[in-house]
Amino acid sequence: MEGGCLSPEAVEEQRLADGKRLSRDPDTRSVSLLEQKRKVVSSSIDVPHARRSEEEVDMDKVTAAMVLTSLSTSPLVRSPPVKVSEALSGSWKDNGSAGPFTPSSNSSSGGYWSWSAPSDQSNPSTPSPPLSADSFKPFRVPSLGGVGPGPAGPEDPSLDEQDGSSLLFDEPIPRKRKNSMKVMFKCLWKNCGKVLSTAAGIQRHIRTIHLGRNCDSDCSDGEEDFYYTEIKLNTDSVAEGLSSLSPVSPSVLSPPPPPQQPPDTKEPHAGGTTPLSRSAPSALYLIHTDHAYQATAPVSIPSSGSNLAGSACTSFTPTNSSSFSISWQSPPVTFTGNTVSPSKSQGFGEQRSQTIAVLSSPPRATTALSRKVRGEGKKCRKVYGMENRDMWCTACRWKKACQRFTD
DNA sequence: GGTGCCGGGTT
DNA sequence: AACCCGGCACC
Repeated sequence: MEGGCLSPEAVEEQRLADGKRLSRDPDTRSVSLLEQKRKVVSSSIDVPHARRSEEEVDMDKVTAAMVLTSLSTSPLVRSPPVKVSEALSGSWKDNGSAGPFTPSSNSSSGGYWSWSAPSDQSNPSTPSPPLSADSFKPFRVPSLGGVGPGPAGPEDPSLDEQDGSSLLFDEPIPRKRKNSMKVMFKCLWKNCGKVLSTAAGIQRHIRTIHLGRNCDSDCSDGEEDFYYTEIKLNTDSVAEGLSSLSPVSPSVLSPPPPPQQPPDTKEPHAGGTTPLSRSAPSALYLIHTDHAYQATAPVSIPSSGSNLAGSACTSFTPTNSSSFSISWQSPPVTFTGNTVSPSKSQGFGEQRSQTIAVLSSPPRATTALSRKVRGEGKKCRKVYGMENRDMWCTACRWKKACQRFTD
């Protein structure tokens, strides 16, 4: 109880003490190592530099070398960046870190965490991180190609969605970009998918191979531009993922290639088949917003959901939506119910109620009608006569509508 | 007046 | 639910 009451102060003191201790004991190898790693990993955490000596500088070099070495040799190279960004954005839930960790413990263990943790949930073969990375990757390309506000948005939401704050929105991206970003150019021609490292190269490829033009780039009318897209590669893993998913990215970006639509629908499937129920949906969600944005000019999903649904409904029915893409399906379904009443949705509501009325009215009419127009055919009474009343159907016996000779 | 059956009551 | 019946609309 006491601890609980005093916790704020106590914790504060503890932290301070810890911090001092850390800074005070540069001799403790492990600690300083961790510190170094932390530096490597993140610059956001302030580390006391009070005693920066030559020794320490050397340490820097050594640890840096170590880190670099392990980075270059370890196959896990890919994971750390992702992990780190995630860690920074505060979404550690994937790691299953049950407890609230103090900054110190986090930072100290963090260095190793990212190395050991990946094996459990995010080993290279496991779709989780790569997938999410992939899933927003394609979107960013299109968004870069066309729509303005998009670029940052689509990429993060998976992360963003996890911690539910838009503050971290921008954080990871720059970091990722900082990390080895390589721009490649991918041919979008059907069944081609050639990837070249230079725009000129890809243009030439398209011009000669697909467009059948032998002339130089001089006579190019720029048509090639439509047939390739720019893809940015971060690491091997991403590159791999991209190469497999790349058909997707063109879908949004460039109109010409026929495969445009299929890949689009494909992707959600890919996401859906993934064992990860968590990251995949988020990716889908991204898709939705993205598409929504492109299709109409919505405001924000929650509030404008009705709007969106309304417009969507006016333009096509839910069943039709499936033909467009999955992304459309859920919004209408989700929101139509809650619709509050923008003009359009109101109209829709009216329509709906009308149809309902129409549906419900017929019965009345028929009943009224049936009441008036009594069945013409002979009933039990007439058929069997009063004498054989026991042969009547029960309904007739009870003076109810005959069940045996229905009209 | 005969017939079909709804609405309502009784068991 | 099963059974009964008053009463109405229709033929």
